[in-house]
Amino acid sequence: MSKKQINTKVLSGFVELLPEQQFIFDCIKSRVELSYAKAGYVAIDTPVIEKSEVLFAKAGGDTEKQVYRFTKGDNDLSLRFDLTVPFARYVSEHYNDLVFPFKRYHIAKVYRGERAQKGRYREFYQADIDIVSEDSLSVMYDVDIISTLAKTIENLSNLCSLGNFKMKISNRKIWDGFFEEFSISGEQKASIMNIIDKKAKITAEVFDTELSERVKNPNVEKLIKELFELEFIPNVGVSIPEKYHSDFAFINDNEKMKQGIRELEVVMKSLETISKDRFVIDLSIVRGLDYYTGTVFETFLENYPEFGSVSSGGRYENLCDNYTDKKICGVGGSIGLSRLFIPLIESGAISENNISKSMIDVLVLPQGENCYFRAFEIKNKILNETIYKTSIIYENKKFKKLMEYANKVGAKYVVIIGEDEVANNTVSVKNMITGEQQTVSINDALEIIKEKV
RNA sequence: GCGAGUGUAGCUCAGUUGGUUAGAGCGCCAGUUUGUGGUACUGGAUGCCGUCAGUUCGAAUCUGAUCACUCGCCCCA
Repeated sequence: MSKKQINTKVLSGFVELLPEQQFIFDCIKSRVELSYAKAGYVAIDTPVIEKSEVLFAKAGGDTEKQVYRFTKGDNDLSLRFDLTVPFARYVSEHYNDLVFPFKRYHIAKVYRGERAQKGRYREFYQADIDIVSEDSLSVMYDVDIISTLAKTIENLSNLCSLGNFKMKISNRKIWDGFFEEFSISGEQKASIMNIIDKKAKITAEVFDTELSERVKNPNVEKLIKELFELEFIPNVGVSIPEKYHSDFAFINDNEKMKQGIRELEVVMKSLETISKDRFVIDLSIVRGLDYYTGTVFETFLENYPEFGSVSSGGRYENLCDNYTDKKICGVGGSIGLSRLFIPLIESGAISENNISKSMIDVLVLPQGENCYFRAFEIKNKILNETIYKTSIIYENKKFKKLMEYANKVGAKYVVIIGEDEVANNTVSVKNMITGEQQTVSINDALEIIKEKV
């Protein structure tokens, strides 16, 4: 008789929220949107599906394994795995219609077919900002990106008590110049960068053994470790401890390293005017292997180190090369909305109280079918003449049930339309928080609602 | 791609060395005189014990396979 029912559980790595949780997430999302827009970024959207050749134009081998890829007819298609690559295509496509420097934000879902785990999803939201321009882009735009993200996270932090956070900043040119100096490139360079990127996560012993295995040159190995000890002082530049002076004599002749150090200086000097301790230099931040060419940064919450980086990005120079002859360079970053907030919302760390708005402000309750028509009119009047979220239910149930419903959806006011109210041309307004109730004319009811919601 | 763990009510889980009608809390439904919610009290429903096979007189419990989920690793533009 009863047929086998299909399992309704959501796919691994995908997320569904209940209405209360979704409401919180949406509040956070629009807060981010507002913050980006306020900083002068404009919204765009791009398709979730792109031609595979577009997405893979710049990608390395490992990237492809993570992408949801399929064919439809003769088309080789893929789901976007980030928002930056589609943005590069977008800029190339609409080059003539855009005004440069172009600052855009994009908050949307992206897809990665990797094994799901804590805080890592297969479908998740990224909240991106990028600035692109033709030919060149002042390093001050790197500052614009980092400071806008910092400001946005700060806003969220106040809203949800995320606590303090630090942004770790570095510049790829320093490492690129360093490796050029010692003719280290290709796979070996990637392998060394990989272990540098992991430095913060592993013990010093593991780092040392891994590093020497990959570098295979005691002198270079020594210099890499020493490089982490250099200090960068705004207005002064790199400060090399006395004992290392002879080791780093080559820096003065290495244009790329010098440039990276200079850029890092400018970035830090600017950010210092915002906060003395929020922004720190950390040369172990290198990020992806081929993508970034200058400033790179990652963000960590002090109260939630297990989340990993919740916001990151950097400078890229050649992202549009495969789509256009124009020389377009850019800098961008994103906040991992899903990684950051889904665990907090699901664990109840962020509740509706923090957000302090309710999903329904006014609920109209007609008692029985005879009252439906009148209630419909009243509901429309409230809807049209106030800014409040107003709803109505048509249920032939005991009044007690209607009240229970109102309670469950968190209505702040209930407007009762029963036989008496219809007969007397009145409504009964009940404040669900205080329990106070009065039977008045519709206009008085509107006044009561406006005063207190 | 690799490794480990877990699948029992809507949810979170308990379930003894294999033993007869399968348990709790929360939630849900109904009531505590039918036009009043949250709190309290009373009562009730709910399960192919993930699926398939095997061992056994007998399996939620043991074995195998399979699927799903979770957590790590790899990787993370």
